[in-house]
Amino acid sequence: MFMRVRTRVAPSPTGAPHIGTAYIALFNRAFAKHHGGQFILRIEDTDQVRSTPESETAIFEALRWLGLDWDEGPDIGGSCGPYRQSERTALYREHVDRLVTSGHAYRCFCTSERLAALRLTQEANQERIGYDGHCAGLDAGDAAQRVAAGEAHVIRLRTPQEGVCQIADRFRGTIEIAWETVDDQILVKADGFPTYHLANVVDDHLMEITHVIRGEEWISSAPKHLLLYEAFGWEPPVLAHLPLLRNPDKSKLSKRKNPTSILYYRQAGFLPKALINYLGLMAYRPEGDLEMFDFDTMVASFDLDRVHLGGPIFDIQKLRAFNGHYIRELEDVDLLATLKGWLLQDASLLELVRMAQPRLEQLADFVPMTAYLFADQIPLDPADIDQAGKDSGKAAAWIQFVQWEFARLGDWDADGVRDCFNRVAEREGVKFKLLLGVFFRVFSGRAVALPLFEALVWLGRDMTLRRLHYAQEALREAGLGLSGKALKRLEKWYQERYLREGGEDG
RNA sequence: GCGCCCAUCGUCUAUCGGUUAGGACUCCAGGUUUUCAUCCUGGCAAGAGGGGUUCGACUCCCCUUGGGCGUGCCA
Repeated sequence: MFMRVRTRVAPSPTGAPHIGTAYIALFNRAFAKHHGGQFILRIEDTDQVRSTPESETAIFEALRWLGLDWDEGPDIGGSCGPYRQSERTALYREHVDRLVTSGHAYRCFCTSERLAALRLTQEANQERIGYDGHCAGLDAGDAAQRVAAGEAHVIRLRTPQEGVCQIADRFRGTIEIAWETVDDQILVKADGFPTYHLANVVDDHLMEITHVIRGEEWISSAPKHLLLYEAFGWEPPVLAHLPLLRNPDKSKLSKRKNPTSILYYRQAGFLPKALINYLGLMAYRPEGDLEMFDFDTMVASFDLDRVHLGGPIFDIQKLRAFNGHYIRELEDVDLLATLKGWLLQDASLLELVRMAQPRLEQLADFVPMTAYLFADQIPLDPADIDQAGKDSGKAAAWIQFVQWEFARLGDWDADGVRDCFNRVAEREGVKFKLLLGVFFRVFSGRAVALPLFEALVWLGRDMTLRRLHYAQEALREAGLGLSGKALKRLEKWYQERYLREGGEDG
């Protein structure tokens, strides 16, 4: 019988939409489309603490911008909905109950303190880190009673003590992992929400996903997933683990070392076509060793056998070259339209006009006055930035604090931005004006510019964070930056001074 | 530490036992262009090391080395 191909991408809505999500989505969509199947978007918001609706919206926006549209998803529905895991909790509850009844899972009452202590001794004795099965042998009746009494607990997967799990990886063939190295994974957290492992398996089955193409970071938890399929009596999908995108230093792509937000790439003026083309070159080469291609071309000959397993380094330099190629390929009128759709649209220009108007003496002042807001990287004078902080080294530290503050700021608006600066000024005991002096230079390259908070709101969080990063880089290159040691110290300081005494600032 | 994955120019990759190991980005040189950019031409640059298997290994196997990921009530 012909099986309809269904793939999915399942990002969690925490933070900015990640370039790695686009990479995984691209391969899943290309594979599904090649086989005339469906590509599904599922939001994995089972982490109640970190998931935000803003982030979810940003994911929609980012993937749509790239043209990676989905056939079924939270915003457009579909026959296997809902597509947001937080709306499927009853489903998970129901399924995990079956597991507890059948003995494939058990309730665990261990406190996080006990778990922490356990880990400590395991580390000290150089033993394998993992749950010791303390609650695995609990009598089911007793456990039910404790639950009824309201005792906090989680539900764990009961993994085999011996034997070997064979994972059929589409790219690597059979991978063998000994069961003794697989932990009794938590399936349901104390808050009643499922963990990724449970929700993922239940959803992939219920949504009739046939091929799970995901990052290779998941290989080691594949045994747990396979065990779940078996426990439910379901046939597992085909598993295909793509190599991870890397930083230039070969580590897993991270925002500390690279811009990872898709929205950054949009604002920095990359074209979706270029980004898709470049991403399609990561770990992959289409038929005929083709280098420049669009999504449809990729789909036409898409073949998982052409995936290369070495972890590709995401090289912005090459992306830029590709982007330049696509810009040149545009008709002039189309480029103009693209430019207008980018940041030269009335709505965004109007905001700049409002900021500039009180400061304008000639119309000719407008473009020079606002130019720095359209750039990605602007020329910076690290010595000037450092001096603006009065004591050398202060500027770099303040920038770091502001980076952390911005990263955890909720709504990106002028008040929120101001509060961040206020907090830093207060905690560091520095005059607000002096502190801002540093940041005018960081963002505009000058001591005087448009009103800072409004300008940053206009710039957007991703670009703002990027600018902060550029400033740190410039300072470091000039020998005025933070050493690794200093950074560690600041981190501790930040945790103590900023995170622990929340709420006392207005 | 333990488990797993990976390994061709600096980077992305082609090669599916026999090639002068090819292309792209970067860099360098030359040409076109009032400058610059574009564009064109050329150049630098690679099979981690050691064992096997084979008439023959970048290609298959093993070991070593290197890198990565995992080891969360995160995904």
